[in-house]
Amino acid sequence: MDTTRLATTPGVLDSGFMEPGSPLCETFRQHYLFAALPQDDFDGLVSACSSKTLEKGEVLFHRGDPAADFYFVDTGLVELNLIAPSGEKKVLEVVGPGRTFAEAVAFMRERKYPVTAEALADCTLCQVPNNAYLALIYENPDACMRLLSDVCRHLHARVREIENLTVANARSRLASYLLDHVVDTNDDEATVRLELPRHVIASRLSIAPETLSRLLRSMVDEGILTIEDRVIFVHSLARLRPYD
Amino acid sequence: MDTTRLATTPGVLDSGFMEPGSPLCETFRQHYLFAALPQDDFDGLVSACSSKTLEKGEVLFHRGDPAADFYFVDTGLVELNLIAPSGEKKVLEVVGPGRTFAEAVAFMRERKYPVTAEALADCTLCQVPNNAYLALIYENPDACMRLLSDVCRHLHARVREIENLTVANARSRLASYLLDHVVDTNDDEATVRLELPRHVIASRLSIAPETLSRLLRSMVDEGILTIEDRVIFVHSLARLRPYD
DNA sequence: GCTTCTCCTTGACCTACATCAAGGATACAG
DNA sequence: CTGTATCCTTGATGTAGGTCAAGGAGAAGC
Repeated sequence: MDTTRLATTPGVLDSGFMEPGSPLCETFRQHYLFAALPQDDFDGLVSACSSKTLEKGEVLFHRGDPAADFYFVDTGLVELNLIAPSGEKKVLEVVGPGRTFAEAVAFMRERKYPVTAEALADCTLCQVPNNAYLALIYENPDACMRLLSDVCRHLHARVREIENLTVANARSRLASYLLDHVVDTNDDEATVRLELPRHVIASRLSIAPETLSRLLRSMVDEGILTIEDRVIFVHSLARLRPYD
Repeated sequence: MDTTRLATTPGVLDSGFMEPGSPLCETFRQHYLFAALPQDDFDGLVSACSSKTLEKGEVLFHRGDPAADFYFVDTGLVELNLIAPSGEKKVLEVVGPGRTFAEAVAFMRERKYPVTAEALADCTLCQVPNNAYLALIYENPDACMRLLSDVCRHLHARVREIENLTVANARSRLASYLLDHVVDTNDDEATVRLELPRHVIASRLSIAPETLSRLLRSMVDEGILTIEDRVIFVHSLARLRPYD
């Protein structure tokens, strides 16, 4: 499974996949949650980490599983979702390269993942043991503040999501989503790239895929945008925004 | 406004409302967020706090206001809500005596309240300056861990709320709410007290008041429960739970 | 006693969105 | 070239829950 281990330098155990100076180690180092750590502590943490690869469709952990680690995404996409007893699935968030997920779980009384994590594409992840990180945080007020700020950011994002679900309708949610994924803009026009399959976006927005399709269609009919596969050209941000 | 100030002992300035040994001071001391603080730090914090009273219907802060303080509820009820441009209101949470609110705001990059706080009844609050608390947290790993855990608890609650809104329907949400507010239970029966006006509960559940009324009615018709004003007798938890 | 609140219920109606079912379109395997 | 995936669109139809409008019941004020 862990073919990268073959590159391990002698004497370095689990962290062979993340040799000092490697690109992975650099992006890891610069992540918000680790940037405030002294070099020694960081090195210690790295040696406690291990690599993890996932194939598309593979589940990393299920909701309710005991949570001993959190993760940093090197490559690929990980979907965090909720699955109802009825089988319905709601995509909470999709996490891409350079970001971490499940870091907040370490601090809950019940150390269980509250969501399921599933690979949307082949992934390489860095697995960080909660306890190793927690020990550093305990000694490191600056890093601790950053973690607090990180968790609060998540919290705020969830509040905004609740707001979207309750006071906005499907069309507004789609408009917000499009505005959040603008890759290029000038004046009243913009280009949006949909990085995810439609059905994932639909679930993210809590609508049926059919509804997503119809909403996009109606926006095209109204001349607000044109669609070319996964790229959307917004012709009038002004007419898209009101729904936001 | 601040009549309690009259009781201030000479030499103690803002914290006169919370004299050492007073019941308020005791409950405050025992709160999750403060229990881990050394006595000196706690005393310092108390002297930085001030009291605040609100009349029913009064707004403490609006969403978007700059946030310099968080609050501890001594008496009364505070509603945290989101208000849409359209005027629609969604009640996120109702906070009662012995609990704090807005403590997570101190750690967001934009130090603005993400919600509006409104008194549902006459209230007495203790206002805690973010900076004073933050300084203590910085020196106090144990207290910091508690704050982290507190914020993560909030985060988890919001995730569960999103789940309720997306994978559950109105009836399930009501069932969960009732099960969460059981005051007394034996075997398959239970008593539930609705502490809030119906329209507040409806908003909390993201349904129209009319729908709440109809759902309760249909549960009565099905023999699952009987209603006497604000007290609900559940005759069959077994038949209520499936919706949960 | 009436008036006027507020709070809740009930009925009639409506609509946003889901569900069900049936095709395209594109890509890959054989 | 043909089968069979996956992914998306489109149409027909259904329904949960919202909206509008009209009371009823209790509390508070005059």
